Amino acid sequence: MDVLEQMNNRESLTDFILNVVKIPRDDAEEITASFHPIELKEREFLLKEKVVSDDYLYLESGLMRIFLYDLNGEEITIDFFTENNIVFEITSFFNRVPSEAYIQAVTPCTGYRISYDELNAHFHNKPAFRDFGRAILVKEFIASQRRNYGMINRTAKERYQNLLATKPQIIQYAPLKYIASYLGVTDSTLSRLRKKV
Amino acid sequence: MDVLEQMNNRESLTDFILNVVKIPRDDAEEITASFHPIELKEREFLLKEKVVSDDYLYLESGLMRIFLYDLNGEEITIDFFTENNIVFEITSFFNRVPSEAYIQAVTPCTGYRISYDELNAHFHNKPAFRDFGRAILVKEFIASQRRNYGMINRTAKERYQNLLATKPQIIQYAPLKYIASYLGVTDSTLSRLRKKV
DNA sequence: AGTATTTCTTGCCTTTTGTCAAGTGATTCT
DNA sequence: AGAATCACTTGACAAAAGGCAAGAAATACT
Repeated sequence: MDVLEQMNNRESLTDFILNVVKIPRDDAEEITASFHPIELKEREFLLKEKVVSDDYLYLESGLMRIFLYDLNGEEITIDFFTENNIVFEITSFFNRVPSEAYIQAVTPCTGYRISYDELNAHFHNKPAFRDFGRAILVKEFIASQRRNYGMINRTAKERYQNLLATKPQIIQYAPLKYIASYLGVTDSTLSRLRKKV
Repeated sequence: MDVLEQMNNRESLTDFILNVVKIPRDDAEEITASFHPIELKEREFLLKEKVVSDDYLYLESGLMRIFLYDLNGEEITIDFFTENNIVFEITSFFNRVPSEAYIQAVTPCTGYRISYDELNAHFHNKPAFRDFGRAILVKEFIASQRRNYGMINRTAKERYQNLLATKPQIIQYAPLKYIASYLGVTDSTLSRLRKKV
């Protein structure tokens, strides 16, 4: 990867930042510069259970998921992350406690990461980073609430159709069982649903 | 209400802050001092649809709910707020856009509020306030995720039992129909469930 | 290429939840 | 107090979703 391509890639993060918070481009570029490139192979883990997360990741390309094991030892996919989004396990990362969840690449992924200490230092020193940090928390919080609202008071079929309409990449790249637990249905039910739709 | 009682009340907010973030007591008291007392009668609204929210509220006593109308014009209670928690509609408050939701007192409520401009000024000027602000966002974000996880992959009966175990005040004070839409079931189903449990 | 494993589909039957409608009980309003 | 409204319960039936097991299809392994 040559220098030009490297810069091109980084621009996607700068654009993402500018989209999330109204700050001067120079400030956005400074934030971008504090991230470090990272690549993940298919099925590789960004985070495992019992480890304190130290990755705040901008996912440039690829699909990831966060999952955990329920009381019956079943894998439950809690969320998917699509490209051009921030990926982190908030409890472990911000509260500095061991994770109960795994974050895994569903497809090969590329992106840029920053550690907790780095993020925190910038958060206190740079007003623009502060605004960015808060904007991301607000954005993801809202997304989580939306997801709540979209799951409750909807049938499995409606939930599936909604996912298909809003995040088709997930349907396309993730195996059925990941999607089933994410939607809160059994594999059989999801298999039947998608035949009908 | 005399001065001593006033101070006593305020102490609950200071204690709440100290519980959420590790800062010196003096800083917590300074944050507390920037809030203003507020009271709400039963069924009174803190926020209505189409208004830009300007309340970031510490709920000292009482029970509140946030709800909206779905596509069929049905009231859906999205969340309840119990005492000793922060109450706000994140989308409207932080993004300065008209609210789609209503926030209403289910029982008489008391608490302390701060406006967006006030909060924002402190967020940028006072490091302790900054940490507090972020800690609240993180805390509430985690609560939202927990709720997601607790709703999906659980039967209505399990969801009800979980609510009963974790927030009995809600079962006690909120009418059945609020709880039903919150749990994502019909009134009839909830009525049958609670007879069994 | 052939075997093993995982992933997905399908059939049969059960359980859960919803729909609609009627009825009881409680609360509010004048 | 009486009427009106609201909150909750219950019954009969329908629809949605799950459990289990068998088999087909795809993928991984050697």
